[in-house]
Parts: sequence; C-alpha cells; structure tokens
Amino acid sequence: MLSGDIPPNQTIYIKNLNEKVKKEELKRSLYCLFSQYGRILDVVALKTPKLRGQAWVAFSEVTAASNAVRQMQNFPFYDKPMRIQYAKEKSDCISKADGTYVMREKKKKQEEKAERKRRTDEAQPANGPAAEANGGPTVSYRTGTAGPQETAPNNILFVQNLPVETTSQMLQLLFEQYPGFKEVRMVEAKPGIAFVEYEDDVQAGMAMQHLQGFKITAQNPMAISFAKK
DNA sequence: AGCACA
Repeated sequence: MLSGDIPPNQTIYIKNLNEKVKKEELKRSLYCLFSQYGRILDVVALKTPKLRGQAWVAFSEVTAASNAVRQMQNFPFYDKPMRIQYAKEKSDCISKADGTYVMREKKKKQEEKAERKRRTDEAQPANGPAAEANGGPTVSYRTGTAGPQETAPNNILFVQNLPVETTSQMLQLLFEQYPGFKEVRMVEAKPGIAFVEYEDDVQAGMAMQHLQGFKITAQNPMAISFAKK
C-alpha cells in the first residue's frame, strides 16, 4: 500500500511542509489547495517543536481524502514536495460531528485502559482494519458528480461561463487581486472562456478558491478549474 | 523525521 499501511481516514496527514510559512497562512493555503477535493471540516497546524512542518486536513468524506492523498502526493507546496498519508486517528471535529467525541483528559484515561487490556489478553487476533470506522451509514459516496479531481493543479486557470461582453481588462481587475498574477488570455474565437496565468500552482489555486462562482452578471457564475497541461 | 485537535 502506497500510503504506508495506514487505513483510510477522512483526515489526511501532511508532512514535509515548509516550516518558514506562518501558521495562519499555511492553514489558509492548505484549505484553498485541498478544497477542490471536497468539503473541508478543519485544518490543524501547530508550530510546536514536535509538530511544525505537519498539518491535518479533515474532509467530510473519505473519498475526498483518498483523492487528495493520491493526487496531491509530492505536490510542490512552498517549494517543498508534500508527503501525504491518511491520519492515524480520527479528528476531533469528526468525533464531535458524529457524537463519539470525548474530552481530552478522559481520552487519555481511555487509552491507558486500552493498553492495560492489551497486556491482559495478548493472544487476541487483530480485528478487521477499519471495519466500521464511522459507526453508521452516514458516509455517502458521490461518484456521480464530476468533481475537479480530473484536473491536476496548474499555474494556469481555465475560466468558463463568462458573459460574452467580458473583457480581459475586467478579468484582470478581478484576478490581479491575488498574489502571483501574471496575465489573462482570452480567445477571440471562443467567447465565454479565458485563461488566467499565475506564477505557480498554489497561487492559482488561491485565486480559484476566492473567485469560484463570482458573478460578473447575475446569470454568469464563473466556473474556474485548473487548465489542462 | 516528527500523528493533533484544550
């Protein structure tokens, strides 16, 4: 197994992150970058000595996490390739949502109990891994809707559903608000679409996240995706 | 390399 023997989890664990990036910026960027794979419930990043350079992103669906693990593996993020695995534990935000959350103090006591039990009955065979990690039929697989999973990150964005009267100056006004902006390109022969170039994939992703669905006219929410390579 | 959430 590529993800290193850790069973699927709706939270991903990311390491080898650039430690120079400030915590808040890191969380925001991770949110932007990963929200293309599904709804994000929480992003956790700590700068303590043990935990810097790492982060957790909790998705509402396991499938989103799976796609993120595969497709963003080694993605150069702030100049360092991300190493992504499934998280080992369930995130608190998930436990809180499904009612299995126990406070941190009590949790430690529970762990101690569990370890004692292990010592007592060592000979027990292991249970099936991740048999029912969610305790119920709450997980829905939305394989039908075409998500942006198909498009790999790119420093160029593909913008669709623009009103025909859109000019590249108008688009520039919108897209240059986000760092790394380079240029807008429109195709005369094809009204309603445009390409917007950024210096790198991360910056393009940030702009996409912010401007997704932006309406130049009421009938025209922008549909932004990464351009195909 | 390193698996937390207060």
